[in-house]
Amino acid sequence: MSVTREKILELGEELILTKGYNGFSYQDISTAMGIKNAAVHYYFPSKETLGTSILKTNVQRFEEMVENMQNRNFDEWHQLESFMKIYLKSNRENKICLIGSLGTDINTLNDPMRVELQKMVDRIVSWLESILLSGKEKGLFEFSISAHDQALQILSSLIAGLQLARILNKSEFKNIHQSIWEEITPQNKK
Amino acid sequence: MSVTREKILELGEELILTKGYNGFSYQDISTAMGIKNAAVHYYFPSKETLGTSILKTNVQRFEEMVENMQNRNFDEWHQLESFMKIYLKSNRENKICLIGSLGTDINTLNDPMRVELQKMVDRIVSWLESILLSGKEKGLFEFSISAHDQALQILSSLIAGLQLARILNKSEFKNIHQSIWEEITPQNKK
DNA sequence: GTCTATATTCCGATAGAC
DNA sequence: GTCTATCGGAATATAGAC
Repeated sequence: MSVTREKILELGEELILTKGYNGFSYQDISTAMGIKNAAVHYYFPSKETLGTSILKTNVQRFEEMVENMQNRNFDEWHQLESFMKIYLKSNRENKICLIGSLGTDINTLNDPMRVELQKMVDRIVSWLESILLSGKEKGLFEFSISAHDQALQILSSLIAGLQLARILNKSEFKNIHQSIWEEITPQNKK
Repeated sequence: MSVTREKILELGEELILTKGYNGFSYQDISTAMGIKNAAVHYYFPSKETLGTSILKTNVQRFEEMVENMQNRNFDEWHQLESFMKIYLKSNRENKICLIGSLGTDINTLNDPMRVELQKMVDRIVSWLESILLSGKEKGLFEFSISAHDQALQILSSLIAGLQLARILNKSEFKNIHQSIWEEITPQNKK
């Protein structure tokens, strides 16, 4: 796969996370790369094909991470920690996440992008749910609501945590991150 | 104040919550009102003056709600409930909230809008914090983290809850709403 | 296959009509 | 004071050069 294409995907993702899907243009990408905006159209005919590709790349990256963690026999606690580290990194870079960013613009996206976004969120929620459930059975986590609801709760905190931190103060995110652990860490381990 | 101006403010807010700040144009507003887009510029010279006015209107609405609840001697539980009802209504209307929507676009906003957004979030967080603190002292709420962190936690759940519900399924929001109460309701009241 | 010159549409905004 | 005709520029996208 061409290096130009890779670079466009990378820049496009970064722009979605910093300026929002409707807040950036092909010009932003082409200027950063020293080419004309139409060159971007060669690789991604429409903005929506670019958006869809970015989403698919992210789902793939997520699946690779999950597979990798299973191969290394990460326990549920470390799997959750690894997932949260993605958000800690985004916070350091003053970015929000794809879900929060594209969630705002969802009514302006075409069907393929919307479907891909739904698939991504679905996949993450069900993975979180399964991690929480088996982790709870092992005594690694403790919570009283359903694993599904707890998954939604954690994901919400992470998504909006990044948004709030960017509005208020970058450092607020570590409080949110901390609170998530407080919430699901068993009493005897506190 | 002119009724046209009021209507523009109303439509503008609705568009921010449904299509995002960078996802709507003055054309969207003027078409819905049966006027030319330039007529909107008469009331709000730039899109940013409109955005700033929408934010200020919202802060004012919030202050009025708080004042009203204090006048009626709402206890902390009912105050929090009233606040959450705003989000339940937004969910029914398939909208997200101003914080989540403008949080995505923050890097594309001008200073006045950014400042106003910060002020709004600041105000809501500190109000939530104070409600949680005094409610806890009365035994209406129970939580182990700081009131500030608990406020961030609740606000995050509400903000991203709306976003997730719109992506996945409208009805998921009631689970998130329920989980928030589960988290802070005293044991003896469950 | 890769990219540029160019077209088209739409956006935010101004000058001026009523 | 209220709104319309119109502009300059930016956005997405196509046709065609290398």
